[in-house]
Amino acid sequence: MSSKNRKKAKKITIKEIAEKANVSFSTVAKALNNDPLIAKKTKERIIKIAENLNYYPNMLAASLRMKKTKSIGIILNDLTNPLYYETIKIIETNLSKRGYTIILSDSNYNLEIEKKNIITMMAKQVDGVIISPINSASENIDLILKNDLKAVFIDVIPQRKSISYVCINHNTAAIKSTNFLIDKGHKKILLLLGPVNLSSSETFLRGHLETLTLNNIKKDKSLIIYSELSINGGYEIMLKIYNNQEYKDKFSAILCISDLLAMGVYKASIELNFKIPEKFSIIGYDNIFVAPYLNPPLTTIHAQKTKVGIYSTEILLEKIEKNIKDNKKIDFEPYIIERKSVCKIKKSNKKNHYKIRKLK
Amino acid sequence: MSSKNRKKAKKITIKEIAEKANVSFSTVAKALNNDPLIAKKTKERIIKIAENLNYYPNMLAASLRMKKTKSIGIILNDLTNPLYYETIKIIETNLSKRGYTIILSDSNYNLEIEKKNIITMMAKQVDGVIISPINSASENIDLILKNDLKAVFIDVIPQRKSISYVCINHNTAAIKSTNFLIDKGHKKILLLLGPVNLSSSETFLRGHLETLTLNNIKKDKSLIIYSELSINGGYEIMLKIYNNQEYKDKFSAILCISDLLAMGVYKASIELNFKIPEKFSIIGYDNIFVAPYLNPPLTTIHAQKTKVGIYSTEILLEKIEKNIKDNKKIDFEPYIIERKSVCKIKKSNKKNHYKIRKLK
DNA sequence: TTGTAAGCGTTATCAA
DNA sequence: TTGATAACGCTTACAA
Repeated sequence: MSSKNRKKAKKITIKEIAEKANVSFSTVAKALNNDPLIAKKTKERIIKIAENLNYYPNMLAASLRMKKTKSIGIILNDLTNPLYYETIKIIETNLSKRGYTIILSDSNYNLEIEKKNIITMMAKQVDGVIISPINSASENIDLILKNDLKAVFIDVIPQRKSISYVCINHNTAAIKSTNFLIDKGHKKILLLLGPVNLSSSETFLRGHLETLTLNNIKKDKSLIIYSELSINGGYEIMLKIYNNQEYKDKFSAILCISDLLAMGVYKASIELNFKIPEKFSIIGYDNIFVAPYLNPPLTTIHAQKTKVGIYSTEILLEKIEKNIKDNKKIDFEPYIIERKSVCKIKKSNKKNHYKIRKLK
Repeated sequence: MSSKNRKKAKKITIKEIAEKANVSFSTVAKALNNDPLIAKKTKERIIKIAENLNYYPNMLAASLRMKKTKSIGIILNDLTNPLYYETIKIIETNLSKRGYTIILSDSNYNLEIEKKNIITMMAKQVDGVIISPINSASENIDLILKNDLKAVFIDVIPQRKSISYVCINHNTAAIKSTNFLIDKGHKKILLLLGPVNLSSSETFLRGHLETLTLNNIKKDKSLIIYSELSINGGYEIMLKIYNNQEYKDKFSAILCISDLLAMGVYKASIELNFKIPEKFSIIGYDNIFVAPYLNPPLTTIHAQKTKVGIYSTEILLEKIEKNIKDNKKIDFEPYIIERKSVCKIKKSNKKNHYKIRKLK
């Protein structure tokens, strides 16, 4: 039998089963859906035939008819960021346990792509989405609301009322980390944020500045830097800054809004040959799985990634399956995990700092 | 206007547009699909109306009719493994550029779940799948073939003829890494594999054993350990072995089939207070993005993850869109990236080794 | 250039 | 207990 002769597997449908079983196709449908009205005998017969024919149902047809797809859209911003790993894993586990399937997409921190992704999800008739939106006030949020797309937002809190979200409180993160550095004697802090249009950058910045104010620390615009959220982003910033006279002695600590940025600083530290934390103390955000393995182990703000996954799917499934209308708003309080990348600043330095301030 | 009164957004279809435009719904369909037969004027009118109504097509219906879903199934084994993310990222980027959507699932190295995942993909009528199968000879492979599901296999090479795959050559990986260790003077190598039923464990083991034979090194079954493919897997193995008399002085290097396992060894090294590479040289596999940041930077075998993503989507799309039947078989030759986790073994040790052998 | 109608594979209502 | 039929929202061949 040559491979040319191999019979092309025709997709078998309930009609074919009906033919073989000598019943109508609607009987088959009922039998396969375990309808109690169908006689046990015929039911068993039909099921056996279906198995023999290697039948599996066309969910497209069923979904079209039932207006339920058992698919959930997941819209994230950079699949390469380990921040997402744990969240995706638990979402997949929980959803597939409940018979749902995941449609995954990546917006790349780009509002146009995010819009396209949302529209695709609607076109594919997902039962709901879990989305990490780029901007808390963008039109894309309204697009979701206007179309009654069931959604739970993660990571950033949209500026709308009737919305469910599960987030890490970035404000708390900023306050705790800034205070942590100040407590260690750092008054000159370089802040590395993500892209400007990213709402979490904004929120974090606000918390940071407020904390500086409360501690009577002068703000310095040049110490706030927006960057791509990646190792390379942090790395390139450091390359630019390190030998720049403008930044000489201007900061003793670097607060990074993502552990990836912190890793970029680590990378630069090797190339530029500066020591962490002796030269610069570093603090990250997210507590990605590698943080304890870095050299030195990274002090960072822990984000409850698994919890975000668990709660977001739970809330979404309630909306979908129990048609629950009221919105749940959950935010987790992140906390510092102290490791070895932040050191106490020496008194002498502090003095030095005051001197400089007085000289101004 | 109370929120109760908010008009529920009815999903609008071509029928509604047809009504508003005073044409038949098939005219609308053609207009929206840019059918050249439709008059420019009406076309523009219809498109405008569609936009105003905020119409987006129901792809379910279209897919059912056209027998094309523009969805691709991705079936992997542990979404928590960083190994996958570079691949997923590029697959997502390339596919979404071409109008495809990704349905993602995780088999957890479990053949039952893998089977379920494959069936779900078929039920959802994906146009094709990219799958990292657990076992190269499992029934699940046949399930795919029997149903003419368009597929490209990654990571493991199925033992079937008419199949397309894009893989890293695990045999080469094993040979190169084993030789690398031997060249550095290591003759007592502990091999940390993944789960037993995982084909890559098998392939790797074969290459390793052959290389030992070629180098006249005695094989020792107790030095081959199967483990869960995770940080914790490697960690727990080390905890068990380290203080076990049976293993005392039995190995000087650890060859890990995954960088995650290597990280587990690193974790254990801190807890048990042994030095890498002084006490044990470590070599990993995959070259995940963190490898250079570990302490010490991990010497590992580089796997071309991005290339796997690029080629697998390319091949799959050719099958789907150009209906190309012949199978492409690509395997990449992995190569060692030397960093700091392997050291040369001291002469004295070598002598010691011979002594022990003679004593046997 | 536009409209009619059949069909994709299901589910679900009603009739037999 | 089973069967006929309409419907889900779209594409497409054919008729007008």
